[in-house]
Amino acid sequence: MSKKQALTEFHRGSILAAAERLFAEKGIDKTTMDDIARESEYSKATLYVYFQSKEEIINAIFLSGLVLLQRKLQEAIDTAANWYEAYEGMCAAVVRYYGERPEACGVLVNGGAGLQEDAHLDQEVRDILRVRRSIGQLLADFLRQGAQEGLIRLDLRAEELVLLFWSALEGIVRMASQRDAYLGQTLEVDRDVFLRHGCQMLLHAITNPAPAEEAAQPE
Amino acid sequence: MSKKQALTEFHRGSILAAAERLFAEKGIDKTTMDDIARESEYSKATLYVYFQSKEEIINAIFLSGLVLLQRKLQEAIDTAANWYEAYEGMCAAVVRYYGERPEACGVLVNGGAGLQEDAHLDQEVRDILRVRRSIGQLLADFLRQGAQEGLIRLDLRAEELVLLFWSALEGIVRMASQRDAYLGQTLEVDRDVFLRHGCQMLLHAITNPAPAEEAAQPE
Amino acid sequence: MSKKQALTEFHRGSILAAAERLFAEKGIDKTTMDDIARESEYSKATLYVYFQSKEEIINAIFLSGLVLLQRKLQEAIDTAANWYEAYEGMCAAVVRYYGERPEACGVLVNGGAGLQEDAHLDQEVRDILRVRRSIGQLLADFLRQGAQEGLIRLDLRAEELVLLFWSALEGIVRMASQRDAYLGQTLEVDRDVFLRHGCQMLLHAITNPAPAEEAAQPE
Amino acid sequence: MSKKQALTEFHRGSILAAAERLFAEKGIDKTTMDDIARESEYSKATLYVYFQSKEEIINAIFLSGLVLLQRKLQEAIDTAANWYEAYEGMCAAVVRYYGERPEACGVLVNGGAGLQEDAHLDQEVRDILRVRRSIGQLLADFLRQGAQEGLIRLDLRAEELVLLFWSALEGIVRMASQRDAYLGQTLEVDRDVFLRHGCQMLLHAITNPAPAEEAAQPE
DNA sequence: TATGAATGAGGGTTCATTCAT
DNA sequence: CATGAATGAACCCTCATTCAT
Repeated sequence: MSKKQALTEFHRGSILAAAERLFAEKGIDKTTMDDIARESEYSKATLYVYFQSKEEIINAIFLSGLVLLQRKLQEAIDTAANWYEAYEGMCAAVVRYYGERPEACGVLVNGGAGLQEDAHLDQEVRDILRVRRSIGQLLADFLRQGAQEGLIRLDLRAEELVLLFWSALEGIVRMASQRDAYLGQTLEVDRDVFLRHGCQMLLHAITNPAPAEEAAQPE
Repeated sequence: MSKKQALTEFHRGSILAAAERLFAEKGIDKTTMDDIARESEYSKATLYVYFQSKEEIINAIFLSGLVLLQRKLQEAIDTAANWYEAYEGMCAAVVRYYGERPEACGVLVNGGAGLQEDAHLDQEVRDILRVRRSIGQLLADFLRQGAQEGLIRLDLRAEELVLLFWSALEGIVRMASQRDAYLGQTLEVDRDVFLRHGCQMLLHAITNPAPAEEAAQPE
Repeated sequence: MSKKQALTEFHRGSILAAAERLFAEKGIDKTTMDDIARESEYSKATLYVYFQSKEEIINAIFLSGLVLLQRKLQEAIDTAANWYEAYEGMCAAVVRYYGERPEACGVLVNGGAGLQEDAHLDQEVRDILRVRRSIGQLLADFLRQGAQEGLIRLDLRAEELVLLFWSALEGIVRMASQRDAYLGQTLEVDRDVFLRHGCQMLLHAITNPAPAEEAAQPE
Repeated sequence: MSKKQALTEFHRGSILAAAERLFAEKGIDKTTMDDIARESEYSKATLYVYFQSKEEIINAIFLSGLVLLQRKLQEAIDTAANWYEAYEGMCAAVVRYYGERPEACGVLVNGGAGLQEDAHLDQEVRDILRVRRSIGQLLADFLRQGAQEGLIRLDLRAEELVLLFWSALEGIVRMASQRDAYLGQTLEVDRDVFLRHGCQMLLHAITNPAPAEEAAQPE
């Protein structure tokens, strides 16, 4: 019984992985169910055995990605020695996350493919929204913590700052994904370096310009 | 001859205006050529007299938008009394620009609908890239100017910082567009206020934390 | 302008004619849009230029058929010398009508493909229902006329009797259509003769068994 | 061996019962094999152990229904005190039969889903046809009996009259099923009353208008 | 025997694009 | 030049049926 569930989960996973690859490569809209079927090496009809619709596949990807991201963020916080280290870790998590899932850019921003249309959002969408809220909380708490330690200038409500910070970071990561070539050729900057610079820049955006402690800042 | 060209330009403009309205309203992908024909009050076939494809319409809109944005940015620089004022003006221009063209989000980032696919980019795409480069130059110069005045911390190459700054700003504006409802209801923050906060935050990200001059900062 | 309309009407007619042929041959459900496209010698996409959906094609056929039937019934009444002759003419009209449109069997019965589902019936469906009501009125008046002349035994409300009579007749015609072979081979009765017998039988079902006037009955 | 057969029969029965429920509820075409599997609590594949195809299920239902109907009709004849009572009983049986199996409407008319297409009808279809013939015989005999008693006007061959009568009745029952709402709301007639009226009307259609004996007619 | 799993073959519908006039 | 008309190519989704276990 558990074996069956495991198998089902395996197939769902294979399909999602294939879809994710294609979404990353060609974008969600331009990826067809036929594409996913071909890439996952199932028949198109089989896709519909494991998912009710393309929408469900999209949402499942968003959801699992979000859950993973949440875990990574929590881990970064838990394992870090201090606030700055945690900040670094979290940024790294986000960067890696979006690097692998460029199509997910915007989930935090628009809430799972603009689903607000339907008054009665289905369970999956509700889950997405819930996890997103949860991540927002996590980040807000993190910022408050930084503020308490006197590191962060919190002249706005933490929730608002989270949104600002997050969207800015997302913008940067998106740029890094989409203009990889430009970065390398024209700017002669490695993608990873570019992103590290971005995280540093955003750190400046929120840190208290406390002259003395500046030295403590990593790198 | 010149008259004919003018007429052609007029028709192209009408079509682009209609398309722009629709793109802003429903998004690019969900806007059909039928929609554009109806809105522009031309026949669908006529659209193909003035544009070779839907793609060309999209690119033309991106291009004209970019040109307009460039002008606005230049104006902001030219009319501002000092660097900070120029910064404010430029941010306002960007915000207004994206507010009216939510679909344009990403042009600066991905270069006209991800056209890198084709090895032989057509003229229009080349134009887009050129203007984009030009805007990048404008901003880089602006940052260098700020650095010379001692206002900006320029620990990266100006071109790279431009990219970082710009993508962050774009991310914020995008967020503001797409989660308007959330901002209002949950965060109780007006869109415009949110964006002003964003611009301020990004200003902190790049300014030199020069204690004495902080007072000179607007607002 | 009128020419254009005429042409449109022509194409719609061609498509409807093709659809009608196929519906009669294979039934509505088993007729695909591809079939209709092939039979009408238009491309499948062209079908959607002239009709919004398969449903609209079905309804258009029902509606035009019903309108035609109504006209034929009215003609039968208008041109008949007396009630019995009118009865004969009307039966003949119905028989011919269903003979050519076996798929229409049941329109009067179930109201255009069971459309009651949608609360907001569209114009076409409303038209169907209106014409159907109108035909019902026509028949009810006809029965009342027969009753006034002392020919018809009207021990029920005319409207109810209409429904009974009509559905019985429809049943008979349907049978005649579907078991053509059986009629000919086993029963050795021609379809037309069978139907004439049916109409006579139903006439007995509603006529007053007035002994004296029986002779006046046709045939 | 016999035990195994009994078991097989049991399973077939369960499946047929489930299918019948669904056919009555949603119609044959809109009932999927998945539906039947769910309702019968077998797996979909098991359905194919007991039936070769959906078609076979449909035919089995038609056949069993027809057999049942035959028995009911025979009972009505056997238990009735006189011809009129038998007529009443038979009508009631038919009405009840179709009321519970709206999907069966037409079996007698079109012979098991229009199977004449295949030159080599399979056993099941042959059975259906046989029972149908048998029922036809039953009814023809019944009519002849009525004629002998001087009640029925038999100016046609009994077999033809059976077909006429039967198809008319079927048409009425079908109407009653499909326009239940209309009957109640517009006509303010109960379904059962409507059907009783229908049976009476059809009785007039075939009875001899013998003035004196009219009083003997039930109700 | 019983079934979970898989699928081929369509179903209706959409849309960017072409072409004769 | 402007357009009405037509369409090929997809798109998402469904379902009766098969097959390995």
